[in-house]
Amino acid sequence: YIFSCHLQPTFNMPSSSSVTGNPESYPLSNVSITLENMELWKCFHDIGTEMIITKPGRRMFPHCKISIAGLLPYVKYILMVDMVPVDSFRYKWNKDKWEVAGKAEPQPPCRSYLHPDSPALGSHWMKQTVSFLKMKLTNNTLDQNGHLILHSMHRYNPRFHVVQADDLFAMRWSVFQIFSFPETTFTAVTAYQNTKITKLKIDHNPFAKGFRDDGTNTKRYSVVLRTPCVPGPHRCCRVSPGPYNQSFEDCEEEESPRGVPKENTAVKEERYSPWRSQQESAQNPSSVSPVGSEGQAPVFSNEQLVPVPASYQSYRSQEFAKTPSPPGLGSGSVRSAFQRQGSNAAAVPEHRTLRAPTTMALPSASSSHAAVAPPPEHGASAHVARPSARPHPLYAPYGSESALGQWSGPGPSQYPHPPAAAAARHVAGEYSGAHSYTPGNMVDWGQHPLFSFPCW
DNA sequence: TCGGCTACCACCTTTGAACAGA
DNA sequence: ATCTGTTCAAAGGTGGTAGCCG
Repeated sequence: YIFSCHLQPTFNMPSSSSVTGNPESYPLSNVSITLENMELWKCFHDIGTEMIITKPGRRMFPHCKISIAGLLPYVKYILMVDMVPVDSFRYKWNKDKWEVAGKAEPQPPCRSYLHPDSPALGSHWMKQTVSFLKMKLTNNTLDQNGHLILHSMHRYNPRFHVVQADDLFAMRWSVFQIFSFPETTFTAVTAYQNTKITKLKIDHNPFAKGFRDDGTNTKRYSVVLRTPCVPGPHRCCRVSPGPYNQSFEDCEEEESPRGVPKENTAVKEERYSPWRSQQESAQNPSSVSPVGSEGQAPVFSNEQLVPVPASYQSYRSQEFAKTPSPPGLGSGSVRSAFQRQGSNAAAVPEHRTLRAPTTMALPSASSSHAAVAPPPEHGASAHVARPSARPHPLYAPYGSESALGQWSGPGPSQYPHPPAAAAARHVAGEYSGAHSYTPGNMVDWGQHPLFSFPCW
């Protein structure tokens, strides 16, 4: 589950050294990220991961834990996570599957979770796994705690940002890369919809031990118990009381029954995926999907696909099509193993020279829940279509768009459209003049700060 | 009427301070 | 005086559920 980036300095931007004068500026190259608890994520992904969001903020489970390799030991990096809408739909849970319930709501204020260790040397990040355990999700658009704001009943995918920068300020013009894993896609909910997800959470989350059916819990558990786990070859669904680690091991053990290749198992599992029906619907002209009739073929067989999220699909399609399979992994595993969003990471031949302002106040970053405005490239998807056409995301100011528009592309791209049209729109408009950056223009910087720091 | 959201609950883990012993 | 290990209470993370709200 490792995907390595082999990159040139990524953006049409000045190198760090050219801006800061820091001699220790190197391109991010050969950086690889591993999702540590991939198997657990897969367990959830196969069913359709849901993440509870609450007003005070709720942690993710499974939580994002990665290990990084390929960093330069004595260069400082910043690690961030943000959440990208997977598509432009709102969903509802209908009996036993997710259905499209309409268009997505306008995106809430966009934030990124800054790892509390940031900035730190590459050696620090590489010496152990990097956990985003304390990252919290909320549905409170007025949240003052720096949590990531999401909409309930919408689907998101976490993205990991590796930024070479000595500090938050330098991050603005630093080289960085973005990684994401399809397995970490989830639906934000205020209450669990799929009882199978509830059961998985209870089985694997140590904080939910009290709800386990191991004879020790005194709580009502009838609803979950009445819903047997996915039958047949589905892995990782049996109750395995005990510590989280133990459960996780059990999970892995069950993943590949003796004599059954993992790949085959995965293929079978898909049958039970709640998103499977959506995928099939997407190919069916009578689909419930708003864009189902547009005939977008499913791109991947063992991933849970939403009903033809046009831009996202095309993005994934291209990404995986170009991604060589890591050795030793079956094709199915490979595809779902890793995903780097090429938009940011794609090579751009050269850096533009640019002089940075020497004085620019930054808010204090004392909070461990530091929330910063993410690179304005959310909306995900389409950016990948033509990565090389994009400027450095950090350099693309929000332009005249409202703050709430930071996650999405310009107006029309907010909602689904045929892939070709989507791609064309993004290529033609999203990163064109509307977002152009004016080097050295302090007024622009003031008007389009990289860090909105809504909560600091 | 219904689906989504919130507050509250009991149960559990985690964390860190206080303490004892080496 | 310092370090290490243990204990314990507080803090905080869970899902369940009833009731509210649009």
